[in-house]
Amino acid sequence: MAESTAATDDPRPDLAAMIVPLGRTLMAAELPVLRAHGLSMWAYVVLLALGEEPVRGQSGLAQAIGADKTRIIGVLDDLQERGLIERRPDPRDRRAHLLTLTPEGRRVRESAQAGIRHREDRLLSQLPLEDRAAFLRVLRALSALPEEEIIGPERHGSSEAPDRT
Amino acid sequence: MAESTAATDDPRPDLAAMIVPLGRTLMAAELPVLRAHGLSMWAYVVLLALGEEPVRGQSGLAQAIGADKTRIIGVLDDLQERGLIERRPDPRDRRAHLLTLTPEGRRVRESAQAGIRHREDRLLSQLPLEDRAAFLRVLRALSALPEEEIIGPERHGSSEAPDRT
DNA sequence: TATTGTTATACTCTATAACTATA
DNA sequence: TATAGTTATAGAGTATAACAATA
Repeated sequence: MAESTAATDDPRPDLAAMIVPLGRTLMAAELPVLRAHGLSMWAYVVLLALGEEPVRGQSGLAQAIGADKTRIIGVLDDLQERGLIERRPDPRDRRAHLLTLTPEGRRVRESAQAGIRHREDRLLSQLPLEDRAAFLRVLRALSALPEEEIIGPERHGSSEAPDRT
Repeated sequence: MAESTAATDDPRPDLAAMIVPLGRTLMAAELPVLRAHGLSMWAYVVLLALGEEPVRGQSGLAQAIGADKTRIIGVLDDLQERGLIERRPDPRDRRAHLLTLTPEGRRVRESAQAGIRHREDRLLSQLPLEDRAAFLRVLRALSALPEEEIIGPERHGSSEAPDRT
């Protein structure tokens, strides 16, 4: 019982075992670019999320980028102080905040993103053309999937040896 | 000045912005399987790293899996207590430890990996066949690259606005 | 009372420094 | 003295709980 699952071809490494370290390395590669723009990783993610139209509510924004709502408060404070975003109470419900990118914020975001894109393109350019296209296609597809689709159903709850953490 | 960088086709999301969350989700998908085997993420990584032949030295092992040497001590303690690995001083230099997988350890590793592989295959099976192959090919290629290759040269040291973190 | 944002607190993960034993 | 492993400590990063303002 070694080559169990039939159709699947070869003993490849686990997906996560390849993807997680790769993601870490890509983040490390981005860091110098971000620092050159005075941005933290979270600040950059916030700038990306504040696309073209304003966002209503910090909680929503936090959730959209996979952060805790308390996590991004300092980030927003800083971005606001530096004039990259505007944060004002929504006149229709003064509890919520309306978040918008300032022109300067847009400029910084685009500049940072261009730098990052440039590095990534250099990396991708080492790949065969068709592989590159397929890779990006799959990546977009998997990124677009809702989490539950990937995490999937709890097949058997907790029937097997739940010993340690 | 919108479609600046010429040859590059479309405005794709940043690689890291797709890969990092995907990695997180894949890890979350693995967790139930690992817990069913009483394994933490690090414990599983250790079992994977202790492939067929013994490993000499915990520091080397730690470095190989991208962890601090102090990070894995508790993990090894636990695995040893449960009889999944053996840890004994190297007779030729009693400071270093010889780490080997026990038969039970191998069994657990293979069972866990099979579970993980199964979930991943289910995910990959949703992709077009050629895309899937290309995706895995690229993933393996990028994973195999040395970090420096991806992080690359510090293009311009620190010439631009190094304001905040 | 419920909700948004904020602050204060605690918890988890990880790395650094100090120690023991071998060499 | 130098190195492998261990322990104790401190530092990020993150989440939880309590609070103030608005609805």
